[in-house]
Amino acid sequence: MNVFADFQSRVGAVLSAIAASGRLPAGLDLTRFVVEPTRDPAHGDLATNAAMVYAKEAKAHFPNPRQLATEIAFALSEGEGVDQAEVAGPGFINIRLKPNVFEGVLRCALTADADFGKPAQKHPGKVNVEYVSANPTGPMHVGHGRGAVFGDALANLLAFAGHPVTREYYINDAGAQVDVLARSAHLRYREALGEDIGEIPAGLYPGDYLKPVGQALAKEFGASFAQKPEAEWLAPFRARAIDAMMAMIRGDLKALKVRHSVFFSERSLTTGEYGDRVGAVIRALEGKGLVYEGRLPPPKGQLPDDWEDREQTLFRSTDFGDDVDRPLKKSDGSYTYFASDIAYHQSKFDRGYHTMIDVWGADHGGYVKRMQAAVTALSGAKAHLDVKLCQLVKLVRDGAEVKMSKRGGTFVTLREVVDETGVDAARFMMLFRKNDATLEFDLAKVIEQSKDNPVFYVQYAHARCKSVIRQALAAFPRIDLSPKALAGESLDLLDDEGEAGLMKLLAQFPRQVEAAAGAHEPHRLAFYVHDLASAFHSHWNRGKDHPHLRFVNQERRDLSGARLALVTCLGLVLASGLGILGVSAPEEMR
RNA sequence: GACCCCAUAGCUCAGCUGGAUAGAGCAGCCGCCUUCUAAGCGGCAGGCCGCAGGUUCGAGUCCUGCUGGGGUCGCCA
Repeated sequence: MNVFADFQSRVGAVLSAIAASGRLPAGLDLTRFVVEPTRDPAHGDLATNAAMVYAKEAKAHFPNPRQLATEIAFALSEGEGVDQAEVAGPGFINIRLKPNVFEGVLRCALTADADFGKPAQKHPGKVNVEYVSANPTGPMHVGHGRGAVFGDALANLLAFAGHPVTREYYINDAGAQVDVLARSAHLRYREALGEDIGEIPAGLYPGDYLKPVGQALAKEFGASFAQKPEAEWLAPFRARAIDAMMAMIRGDLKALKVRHSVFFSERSLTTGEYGDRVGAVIRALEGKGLVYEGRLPPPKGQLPDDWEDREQTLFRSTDFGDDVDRPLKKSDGSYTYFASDIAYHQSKFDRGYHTMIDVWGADHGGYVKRMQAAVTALSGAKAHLDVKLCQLVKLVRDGAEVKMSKRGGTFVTLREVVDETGVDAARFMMLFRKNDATLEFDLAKVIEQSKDNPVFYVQYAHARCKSVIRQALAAFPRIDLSPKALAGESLDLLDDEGEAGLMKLLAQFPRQVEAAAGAHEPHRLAFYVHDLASAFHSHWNRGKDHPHLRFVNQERRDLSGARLALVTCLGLVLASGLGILGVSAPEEMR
């Protein structure tokens, strides 16, 4: 039950009725106005700006917005559950609801249990969320972790909001970097065979994490490839090294509780059962007149040292708002990463996804326009790609930023950070921020188990709910505390201001889910559960000075029942919210 | 030179797709543990929302131009 959606349609119905009477134009876009919680409780429970939004269209019959607002307010005030609807300011309509509306929400929430907050009907459109897609050449770092957690939480959120969601990882196993990986592995292989390899040459991956790969290769192949030319061992070494790297990355992801349902290999685009799909997509775009042989102007300002002007195969991304056309083939005729990525997104489209979300690091910002251009082109504008860029993570230890350098040995892996902070804290902190703002990840603060730390603050609120319930069981050994039974309690006894505030906040959960899912912004849920936790802690503490406000009251079985319904619902929504974020909701904090 | 992101309290950040008097948490100051867990709560103080224009009944939010910080710019993915 979503009271905001309910009133959105009620207001819409009133507007339609006025339109039917000829005093508003037909075919109004009813998504333009909003019904939202009031900021000031004195304004009632809900407010809508509908009269102001349609002021222009209404001008002929309603010279000013307040007149339209008056008519809408009158119609709304007749509706069920409405205590009063009045016009305020320039044309707001403030609605005060009868208390039984929130009792109804609470009852619904308890009945729905873990399904509370999900929309009434599922969305038909399936969504593809691609995230992480770190190169299989080494362990993940903290920046990857942010994108991973963001994508995972976003996928959880969309699934909760009723979308069929596919969680996808694109394995970049086709470019030059995996050949470098294979050569690096070959070096470690020779090392494992007892050879002194000395310093790792520049251009190869120096990390120790390749030593076990070399040992495994030595065990499998013996010395047979030690002195052989690269052509003989490159392919098998590459395949095994990639597998080993992906196993490591999957381990890193598991440590962060990040899940994927599909791992899509870039290499399969050219070598798989469907043949050369990159070539096919280029030909398809060619057929649409979007591919040509041409020359690109050199970048202005700093010219690359090895710049040479030459003709290459280009995609007309400028037709779709990009700054310049983008190359599809390298000088040696092989495909660019962009070309592969077009084929990959073609595959998503072919698999029926018209909504695609890619989660990338900030360093890929320059690729957004061209990729969106490509998706528009290949789908004939039928598919939409939203790219969520996660800005950089600034890792702070002891008040100073940790500069990442693979060579300098100050490279901090994601796994090290997660081992230090715990999954819950790491995930929550990464989600307690907009994706497009840089994230300061202060290890000391993330680990701190105190009120400074929002993770524990929210988890404590959940644990406190459970604690109250344990107390209740001690006080009323025979009470049925299942949500469904609690829904039958006398909820009209919840007449305290703090209790009413909590119920109103709980009623916002479905709206928060809908808004966060619609905007692809999981952080909104993190802030919502934090707000909810804050309101709960606050109310709980009022029970110190005012014992009659405590949830459990031995003398009042009926009142306790109603309050336990409230606290159970709080626990339920906190658990749902934390669940979407992928953070555990503990029974107790000890 | 171009493109993308950011700029809100001393610090770290929200601000619900344009609404009413801009909000939290730290840090500072003053209070609250004989209590359903003090990992908590209440209060005080703290603001030219980077600057300048524009659109609008109404702008922290949208547009333009600046300033400052970060990211990126053919044959790396």
